[in-house]
Amino acid sequence: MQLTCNLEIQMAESILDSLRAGGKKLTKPRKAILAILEQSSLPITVAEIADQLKKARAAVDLVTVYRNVAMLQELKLVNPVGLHEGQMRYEFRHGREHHHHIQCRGCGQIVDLMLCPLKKLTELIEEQTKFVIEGHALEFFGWCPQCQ
Amino acid sequence: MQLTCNLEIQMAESILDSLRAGGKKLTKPRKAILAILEQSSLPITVAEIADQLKKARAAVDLVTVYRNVAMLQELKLVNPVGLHEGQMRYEFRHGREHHHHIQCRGCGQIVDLMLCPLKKLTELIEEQTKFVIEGHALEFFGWCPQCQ
DNA sequence: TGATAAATGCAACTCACTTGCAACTTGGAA
DNA sequence: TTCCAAGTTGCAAGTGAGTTGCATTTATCA
Ligand SMILES: [Mn+2]
Ligand SMILES: [Mn+2]
Ligand SMILES: [Zn+2]
Ligand SMILES: [Zn+2]
Repeated sequence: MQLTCNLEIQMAESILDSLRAGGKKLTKPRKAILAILEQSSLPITVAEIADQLKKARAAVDLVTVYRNVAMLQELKLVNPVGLHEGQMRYEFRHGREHHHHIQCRGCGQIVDLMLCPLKKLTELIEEQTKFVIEGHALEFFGWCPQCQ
Repeated sequence: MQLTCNLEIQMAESILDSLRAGGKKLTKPRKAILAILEQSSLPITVAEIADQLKKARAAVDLVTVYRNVAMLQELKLVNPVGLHEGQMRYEFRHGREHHHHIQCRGCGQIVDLMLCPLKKLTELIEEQTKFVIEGHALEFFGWCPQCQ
C-alpha cells in the first residue's frame, strides 16, 4: 500500500501552505499521519491512527502521532471531538462544514450531523452572560437502528 | 462545621428514597459526599469533593468518592458534565431543570445556562438517522468578562 | 553540501480513574 | 438488644491516555 507516493497530489494545497507558514517540515511520518486523517471520514483516535499506520507498514511512534495531532490542532487544521469515551477523536477540517455527531451507546458507531442550530443562541448567550463565545461542543448519544 | 448532623432534615426525601430503593446504605462518608454535592451550585470534580471533605474534617478516601459518584450516576441522581478539562464534573439533578454550561477559556469559571434549544432538533435527527436519542452534551467555551 | 532548526523514537513520567481484597458499617431479622 | 449478611470503606496496586526529556535523525535552505 502506497501511503506516501501520491500524497503530494492528493493533499490539499491549503493544508501544505498552513504547514509551511507555521515553519513545519513535511517528514515521512507526518505525511503518513496526514494521509490517514484525510482518508478518515469520521473522527479518529490517536491510537487508531497509529494502528492504521502499523497495518499499512508505515509504523509511527504513538508519541509522534500525539505531537502531530496537537500541532495540527494549534494550526486549526483538525478539530477535536470529545465523545466522553476516555480518549479524544480528531477530524480534518479541510473541506468540511462545521457540524456535529451522534454516537450509538451500544456499538459506538458515529454518524455525522451536518448541521448546527446554535448561531442565534450563541449571540443570545453572549448578550446575557457578557462572555465572548469562541466555540461549543454538541454531541448526541443514543441507539442506532441495529442496537435498538 | 457540622456536615452530618442536620443532613436528614436538608436532604430531599426523594433522594433518600432512590437510595433505599436501590438497596443502598446511608453511611457517614456517603452522607458527607451527598451534602457536598447538594451544596454545590455548579458541577464539581471528584477531587474537589474530596478536598472539601478534608477541609471540613470529614476526610473520605478518593476511591470512595469515585465509587459513590458512579453509583449516584447509575441511579440518575447526578449528571456528568464533561468540559474536556481532563476530568469529569458532576452535579445533582434534584430540583434542577435540564440545562447547559459555559466555561471561560481563561479562568475556567463555569456559568449555568438554564436553557436547552434541542428538543425539536432531537426529533428531526431521530427521524433522519433512525437513532433513538437518549441524551446530548452541549457546552460553550469562551472568555468571561474579566478574561477578555 | 553543510548548517540549523524541527521532528522523531524511546524511556520514563503524570494523572484520572479502576480493581482486589481484608476490615468495617449499616439495617433488618431473630 | 444482639447478630449477621449485604453493602461499604480504605489501602495498595494496576490501567491507560496523554506528556516530557533527551539523544539521534531528517528536512529545508543558503
Ligand atoms: Mn464529523
Ligand atoms: Mn449546572
Ligand atoms: Zn455547532
Ligand atoms: Zn439540552
